[in-house]
Amino acid sequence: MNEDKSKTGDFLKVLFKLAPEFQEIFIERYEILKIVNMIEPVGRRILSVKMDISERIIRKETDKLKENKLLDTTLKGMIITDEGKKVLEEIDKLYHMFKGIDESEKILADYLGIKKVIIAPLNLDDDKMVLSSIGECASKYLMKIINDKSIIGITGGSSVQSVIERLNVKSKKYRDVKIIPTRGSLGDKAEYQSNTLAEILANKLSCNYKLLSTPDKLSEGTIKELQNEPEIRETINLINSIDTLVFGIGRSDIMAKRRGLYVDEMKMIQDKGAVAEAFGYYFNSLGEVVHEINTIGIDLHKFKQTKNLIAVAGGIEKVEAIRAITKLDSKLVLVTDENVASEILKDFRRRKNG
Amino acid sequence: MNEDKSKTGDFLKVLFKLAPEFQEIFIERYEILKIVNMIEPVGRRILSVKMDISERIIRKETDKLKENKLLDTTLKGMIITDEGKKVLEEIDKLYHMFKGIDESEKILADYLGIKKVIIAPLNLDDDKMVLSSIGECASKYLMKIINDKSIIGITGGSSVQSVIERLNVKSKKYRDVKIIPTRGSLGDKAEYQSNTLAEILANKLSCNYKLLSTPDKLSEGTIKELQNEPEIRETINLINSIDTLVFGIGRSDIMAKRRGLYVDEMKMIQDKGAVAEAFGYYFNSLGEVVHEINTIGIDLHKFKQTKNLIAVAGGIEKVEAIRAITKLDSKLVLVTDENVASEILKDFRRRKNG
DNA sequence: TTTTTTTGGTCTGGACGGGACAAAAATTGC
DNA sequence: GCAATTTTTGTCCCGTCCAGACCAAAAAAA
Repeated sequence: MNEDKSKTGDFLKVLFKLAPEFQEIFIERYEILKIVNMIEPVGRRILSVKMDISERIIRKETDKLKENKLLDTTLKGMIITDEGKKVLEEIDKLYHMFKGIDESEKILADYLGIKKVIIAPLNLDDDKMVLSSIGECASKYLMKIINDKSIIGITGGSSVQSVIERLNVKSKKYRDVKIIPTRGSLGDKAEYQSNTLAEILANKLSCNYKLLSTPDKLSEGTIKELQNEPEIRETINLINSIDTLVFGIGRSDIMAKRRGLYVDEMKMIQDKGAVAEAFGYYFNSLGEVVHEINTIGIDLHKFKQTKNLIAVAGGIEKVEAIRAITKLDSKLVLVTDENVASEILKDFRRRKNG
Repeated sequence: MNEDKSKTGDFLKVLFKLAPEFQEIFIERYEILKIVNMIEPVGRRILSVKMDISERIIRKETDKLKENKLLDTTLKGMIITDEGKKVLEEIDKLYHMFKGIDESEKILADYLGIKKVIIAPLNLDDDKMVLSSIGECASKYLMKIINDKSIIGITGGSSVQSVIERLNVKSKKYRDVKIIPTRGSLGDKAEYQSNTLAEILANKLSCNYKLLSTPDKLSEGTIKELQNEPEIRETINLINSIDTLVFGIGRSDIMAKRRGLYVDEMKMIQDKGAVAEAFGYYFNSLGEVVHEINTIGIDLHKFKQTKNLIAVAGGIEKVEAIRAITKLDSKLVLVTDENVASEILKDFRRRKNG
């Protein structure tokens, strides 16, 4: 199986040795297909800015793809044809093989000491596209591991939002699944709040969900009071029965700002060496808790008991935070992008060679 | 194993769906590499006539191949680099997969009811190149099946000559092998006579060989007399101990002319429905003997008792003759070219679909 | 209604490919 | 052994094709 794939990857490399010019075009067209598939209908101009390629080239390539019936044009923009989707699926595999993504995933999982690493394809500067690709991969993995009795916890944030958005549910067997938001409201955008995401996800799965109608940040006294409320109790019980958790990873400095911490509190957290934030905790680069937000949600103890832990995070600026989080639990599954992956791989190779 | 290969073939097809323009260039460069590897050193002009492509295009492609260090230029012409050879080996596999040659071989072997079919790559109009490719494949197969005690019989003809010429012997373990020419002199060119070929082959293998110093065509009386000669007796004994036979296939009409038959004898043979000639026999399209040349050599009885039967023949004009010969024995291994193979495959599909 | 997209058209400068030719070296013929 | 011929690589120029820029019409969105 493994040998099979690496073999094909080698064949591609040989093919490109015979014709190196084709390599970039191959990747270019793959990216076009991939992006059109993600945000169709889309026009030349938007594609050109997303890929940072001149519009004329985009035109040339899309014309070729249209000739080959992989793309179609509508009044609203270009869309991918059914055949295009089939080809894209296959090319996805080729792209993985060519870039050696499967091997990188294994090396990284081993190096980071976690269960699995999933590297989402697409190596663009456009963060939205990259995040969307991460979301697609994470959602596919999520659908693979959940069953009809799963209790799924999700946090807020754009990464998790992307997972939910890209989720493609085919069967209707998830009626008994429960979705639990593990954070309250995240301050700013409503579309990224865990409550909103839980609702959307539950709709896609046609299943039940709980809302966690508490603010993101509370005083200790309030928490104790709230914990006695019957409805909140129920939610807390549910949180403790979560078997699958999908969560985002943030840089401590940015997350602290977003949560509206006081300046001195922020400084205190920074002084303690915080680099990462996830599900209400701040961690230093060793993965140790340096600060905890008083709120209703999943706690670290429960986290470590949870069967499936899916961390979703991309963007080169989050590398430090991501590495910190990978130290939390060996059951972790990390879904990230090519850029982050190659950055960590670089580090791996540096250490290996001295 | 099989699934593995067909998978890779499919991947290639998908790749070419994404970029059909590359398909012909891929094949073009493959053919250039292949031909340079066969007849290096070689210049642009000869390549251009062999491939029936304008010299300017050859130049463009070879320049690219030189850039990629797959070809090198010398004063005598272009040669293939070591890396080029490595790449060519891999591309050979790709070409096989892309054209589905392995599957075709199996279908044909099954359809023709013989042990194995080997289809030599290269689909050119240039007969010499095609024959050379056939020779390469046949010689590789030959080296695979013989051991240090093999007794190899060979006939004359350009096909067998090509096998001998392309043979690449690496080890020195063939000292005890014996090479036996199974025909006398074939009339015209000395370089194609089985005696000459036996000598060259024996030199390559650093082994013993026998010469068969009798004319190709004899009267019955002479044969009986010769058979009493001690030296000839020995040769005949050796012929009867052959375990591997490499032989060419001819069209009966052409072979008859070459052997210098009388006009009425020729007409007689034609009237009996002869379409093929091999090792001194003429066969009709059902594979039945219609005429036999009086000579010293392998007889049909011994032929059918021989373990390894390797028929080497290419060229679309020989299809009928080849098909006749395949009916002789189910142990037969046929080495032929893409053109012949696709012609027989066409017939197979016609019968299959009604 | 205005604005923003979309696709498709067109023109231009420049690169690149293709054909003919030239020079050099090796091979062949005498 | 020398000359003629063939084969080689390399040069030059012209035509074609392609990327870039701009524009136009039309439709969706605001």
